[in-house]
Amino acid sequence: MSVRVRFAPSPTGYLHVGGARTALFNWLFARKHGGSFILRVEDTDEARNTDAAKQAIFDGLNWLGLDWDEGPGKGGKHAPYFQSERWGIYDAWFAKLVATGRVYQDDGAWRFRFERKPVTMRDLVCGEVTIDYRDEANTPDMVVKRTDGSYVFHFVNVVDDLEMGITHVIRGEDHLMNTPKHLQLIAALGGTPPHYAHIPLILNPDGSKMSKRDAGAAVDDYPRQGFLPGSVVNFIALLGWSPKTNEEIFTLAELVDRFALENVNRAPGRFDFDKCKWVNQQHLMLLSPADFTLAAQPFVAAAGLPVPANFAAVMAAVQDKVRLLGEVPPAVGFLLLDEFSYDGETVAKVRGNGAAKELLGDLAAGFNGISTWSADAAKEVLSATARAAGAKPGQLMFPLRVALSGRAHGPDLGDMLDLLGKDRCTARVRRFVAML
RNA sequence: GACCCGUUCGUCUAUCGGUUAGGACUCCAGAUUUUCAUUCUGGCAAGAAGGGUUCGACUCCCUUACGGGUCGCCA
Repeated sequence: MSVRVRFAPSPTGYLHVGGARTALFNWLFARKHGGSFILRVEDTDEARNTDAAKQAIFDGLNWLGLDWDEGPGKGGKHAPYFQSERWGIYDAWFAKLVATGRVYQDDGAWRFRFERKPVTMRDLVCGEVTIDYRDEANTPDMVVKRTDGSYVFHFVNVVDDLEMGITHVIRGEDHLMNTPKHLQLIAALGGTPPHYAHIPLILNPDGSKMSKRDAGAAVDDYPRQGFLPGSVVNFIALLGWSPKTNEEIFTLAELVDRFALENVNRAPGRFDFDKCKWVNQQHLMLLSPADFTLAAQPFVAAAGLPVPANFAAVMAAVQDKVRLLGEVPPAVGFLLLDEFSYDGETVAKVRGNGAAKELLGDLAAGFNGISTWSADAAKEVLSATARAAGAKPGQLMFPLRVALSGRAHGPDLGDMLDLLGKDRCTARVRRFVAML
């Protein structure tokens, strides 16, 4: 019997990292076992559902690379995959439930009568958990059909899992206490329950519950900032799951290979944005120069910067220095345009070096005299200029960096010299000298 | 409040009774880069508390504390 798992989001907002990780674990489990990953949209709450939210879910999953085998846009033998289109199915199952005598009317709504006994479940992550249903105050009979005739989550969720032949339900821990309810419903309906695995929730850095507004919460924010989908998948996989080795950087395919529900942790994890960015940097460095250039180009264009002939060389100069693609434009702006801003604090630092102005003046003259420009030739001139004034070459390098880029941090000085060329370097040093 | 799950460096984690408790992020230091960053090396930093069980406990059990979850005609 092959594995069938599902991701069943409710389209009431943007795709959340917690939801994305639930989807990821389901997807990994399906791929690992050669099973099917089903996307089912639980849009029964018409008042709160929006088309934009549905689209955000599809976009988010697509961006992350989590393709579904059955679901919206894909079809499948259990279509439709929107709960709002499955009323007939629910009516039929509800009739079945009524026939068992386990539901009764209450204020126009229908409640399911729980069996008053301890209910034990075997969770693939949490182990054996028993909830005592003799405590009626804690487990009141649940409404399955509302006064307005619509069905509540518990009922449609269970019916669809049964209908769609779901074998493993992998979901957030917030559903753990719902599971005995679902088990009782399934038993009443004469169905076979799936296996359950409840994964721990993702919290904010301060331990509070992560909401949509918190940094890192919305999946659609990641592409905007310049994360690679593989980085995000890698990072959220590590939040709550461990390969049990010291390795941390994985491709999607490697995650499929390593993933196992037994290695999912039970304690909730906190979201560490710094580490997420570090993971992205690792993935960025693994990209071929051509792929990095391709990935970075939209960010450069969006920043209004030109894309010159030596663009690939410019990208190569910063590939291993950025953590996000969004950091690329500010890092290369001075290489693509002659007009750029100078960082005040950094310029002040150069001014503090009394000899810098004169040395840079000499350097500009030296640059101008170079017949065949190259980074090495420019560095030789720099060394000679410094020594002639009784200074060390190193003392001139930082001022030169600032003269060329306006900032303290950036690519290797040699790369800058190469990329900018003789005329630009000379002109920029002269312009900077005038500023001092 | 009741019920459920959980608790190893600040954070993510390894450890399935015997380890100097390992790795990573962050931070700090040194080295390299004739420059800043990158990189490399090193360092700081942990078993919530108290009881048991055991020759021996981070690991098993109990209690307490703390954190999270659930108790809807939301999903």
